[in-house]
Amino acid sequence: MSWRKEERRAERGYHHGNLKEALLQAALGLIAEKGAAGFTFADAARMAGVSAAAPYRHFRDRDELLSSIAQRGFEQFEGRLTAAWDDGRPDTVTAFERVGRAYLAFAREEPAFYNAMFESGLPVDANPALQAASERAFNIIRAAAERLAALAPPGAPRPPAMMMALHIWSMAHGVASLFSRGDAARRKLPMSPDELLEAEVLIYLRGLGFPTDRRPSAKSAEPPPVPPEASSGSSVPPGGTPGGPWGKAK
Amino acid sequence: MSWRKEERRAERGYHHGNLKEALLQAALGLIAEKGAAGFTFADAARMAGVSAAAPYRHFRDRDELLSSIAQRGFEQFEGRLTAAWDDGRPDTVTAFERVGRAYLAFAREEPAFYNAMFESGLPVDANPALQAASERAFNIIRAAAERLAALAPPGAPRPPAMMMALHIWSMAHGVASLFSRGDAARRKLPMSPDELLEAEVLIYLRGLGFPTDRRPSAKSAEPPPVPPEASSGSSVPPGGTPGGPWGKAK
DNA sequence: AGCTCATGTAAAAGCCGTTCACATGAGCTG
DNA sequence: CAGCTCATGTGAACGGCTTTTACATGAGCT
Repeated sequence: MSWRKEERRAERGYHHGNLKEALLQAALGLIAEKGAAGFTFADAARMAGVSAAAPYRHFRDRDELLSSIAQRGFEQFEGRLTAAWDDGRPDTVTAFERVGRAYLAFAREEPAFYNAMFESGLPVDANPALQAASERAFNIIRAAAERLAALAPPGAPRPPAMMMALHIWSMAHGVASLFSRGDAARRKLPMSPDELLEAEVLIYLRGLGFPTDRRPSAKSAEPPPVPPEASSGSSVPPGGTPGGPWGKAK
Repeated sequence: MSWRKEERRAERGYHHGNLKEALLQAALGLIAEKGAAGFTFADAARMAGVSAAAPYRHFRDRDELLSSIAQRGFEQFEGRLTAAWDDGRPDTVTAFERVGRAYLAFAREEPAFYNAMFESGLPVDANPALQAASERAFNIIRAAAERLAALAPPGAPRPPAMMMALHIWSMAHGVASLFSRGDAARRKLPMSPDELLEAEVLIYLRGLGFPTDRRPSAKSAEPPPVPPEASSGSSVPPGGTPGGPWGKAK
């Protein structure tokens, strides 16, 4: 039966027993280290303890391995965004910002996935499954934006949810890509990438007319997760929390 | 003299005569076609009509060629941004948006440069010259943000210019990277990347309290018209966008 | 005319991706 | 249990790429 197989193969043997998974894990590690461009099919095989030809029993070629990783990445990504959105609880704005932070957290904590997904140069739309997975992930942001758009203050024109979603996505990706990873992360920033993105989103939402100051009196039951100084009593002039969304900037 | 050399070498001869430049041009074409990852040192040599070893007389290795291209790219980029900024004429907001469009135009029109600069995985901060060139380009955005920040409406807290610059950069890079190039450009968008970025920046600026509204009617968080700028005097430039920043969204 | 050095070439080593013929052995069948 | 079969792994080989090394060429100077 299969569990006995696992035991034996885990040690050694002609047949690996779980090569496909081992290769994916090895590749994930290598990509995290050296980037998708630097990752080598042969290296992954070596790491799994098999010959260089063995991987071809499980992947048509190097690109298919990369695509598999991207696919998994989009699925995990979707899961993380879904959890962060939490169907808009406790309030739409808070949940929305949580999604932004989840985006960055994913890019930071799963650099290999993020790399394969967005920076490997994979032809995403050439692979229907991959494209679908990508779309499912984006749809979380889209759905969140739709809920947010529905809250547009009376009198103000309601922004198209799709546009909002694209804007948020571009901000998150821009921050992740420029400041949150790799060498670029070493740029001297006046604030952390997380704070940078949070401020950016807050300012953007304010530009759309949304109330973004989350005081207890507002609809949020949640204390501001990041700024410690924001807990002080505040007389908020129309247009900002004390110090604004950039309270921490130097 | 040298012009005779040019003439002769352009035809044929043991010595190429201008190999370094020819290699750079060849690489530029190859990168535009197949991306920085797909670009091959040997291919560039072949395209220049020399042996595979010849490029090593002009570049330490493949990475140095890539760095050279990135370096040039940053210089051209800086030039374009500088021209677009035009020292803030005719007014700061208009010029600021022009910089955003110039950013996208560069990414679109010079995909090879953009690729080498931002998507090749080059260790930018390992190369001082490259890092300096990158910083000079960013400083254009920074300077523009500084001018803009100085216009902060009275009453509203003045946003840190550095933060604004980073925000704008992340938006521009996000849009360029996700929607403006390669396969991702084929995503069905409700508007062009240029319009997307323009709306994004406008909404952002409005969130900071800047008067970005170019139509006479209502808006959400806009304070009274801002004092005229020092030289131009026009805070509401012509070329209005009816329907708000997303007037063109479908 | 002759020297010299930058610039080119050919050849070779080492790595990678990929293919192919062949080996192994896990699980089924009788 | 004997034997079959097919998924899975191996080794060898091909071509391509990067990089190094010894050698060739000829442009410009003296």
